[in-house]
Amino acid sequence: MTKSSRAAAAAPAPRSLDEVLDLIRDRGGRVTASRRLLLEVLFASPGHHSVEELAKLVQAVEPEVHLSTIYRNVEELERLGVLEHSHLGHGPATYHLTTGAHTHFVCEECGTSIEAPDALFEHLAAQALERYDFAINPHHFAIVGRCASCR
Amino acid sequence: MTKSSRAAAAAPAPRSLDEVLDLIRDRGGRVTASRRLLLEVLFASPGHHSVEELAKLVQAVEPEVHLSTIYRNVEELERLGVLEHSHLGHGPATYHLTTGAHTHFVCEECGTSIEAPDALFEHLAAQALERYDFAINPHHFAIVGRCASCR
DNA sequence: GTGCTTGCAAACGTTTTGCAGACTC
DNA sequence: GAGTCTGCAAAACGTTTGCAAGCAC
Repeated sequence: MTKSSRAAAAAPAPRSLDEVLDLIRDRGGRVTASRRLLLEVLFASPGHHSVEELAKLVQAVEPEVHLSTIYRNVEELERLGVLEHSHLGHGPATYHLTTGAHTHFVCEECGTSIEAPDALFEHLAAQALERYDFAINPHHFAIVGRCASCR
Repeated sequence: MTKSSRAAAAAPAPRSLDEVLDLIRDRGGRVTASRRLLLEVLFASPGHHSVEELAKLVQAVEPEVHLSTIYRNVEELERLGVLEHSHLGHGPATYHLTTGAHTHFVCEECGTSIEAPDALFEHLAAQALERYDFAINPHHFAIVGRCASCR
């Protein structure tokens, strides 16, 4: 698979917290306490988190921060290319830093999620493009199946 | 994490309306007006439909049928292997008859959905199994990307 | 008659929105 | 001071559930 041609901005690589804050200021946004805190949490535990989980982490430090604020910030950060969300199954979407695109294999039995590099999808991507004129971007939805221990 | 007790059953091939009615009776279910009507609708327009769409189609004939009845019947029919649902993007799940398994390519721009045969995924499936010990079942979630006209 | 199925209403979990006040720049 | 961002409450959305009445067998 080629470049992850995601929506808008030619997705810049991952970055540091400070770089993100600059990015926010650059496009006219304000660096507020809850925004900075959310980013600290994200950089501190860069896995997949639902909005609810992120809220819990943020609220452990600053209980005042409201769930809807997390939703709005997460949306904003996604617009900036800092975050991505994926649907790893039923239930809430999960957000993660855009560090090296990867796809998720999620076990439909136990929910375990395995990350796989884009390279694995090169063949499928080529075929999809050739035969269906379709440019895949598998990051957004997980590929479901069964993991080794559930078979 | 919701327990997806579904699956298991070595999904029998598609069938006629009457076969499905027999199947329902076989396992002790009753053939009711709304159930038969839902099946008629499904066999008459065998595409992908959200529950809401199915309800509209059913209610065009029998307005009394309640949305929750469709939900319950669709769930039951999935248990019987007659239907499958997939998540083609954000928004509601879509149901379709289990006619020959296929995977969906969904354009994240215009929402168009393209059906692709399983054969296309053989290579990926083999790789996933070999390298990650993961048995993929891509039918449940769509592969997103951009279609020809949106690029 | 038994017990599966229905309509209804109400609740659910996730996400979005309108608003007045608070804050960043 | 202008304009962005926040907390809150409420609603929107798709889906599930408890219940009493209704229907298939």
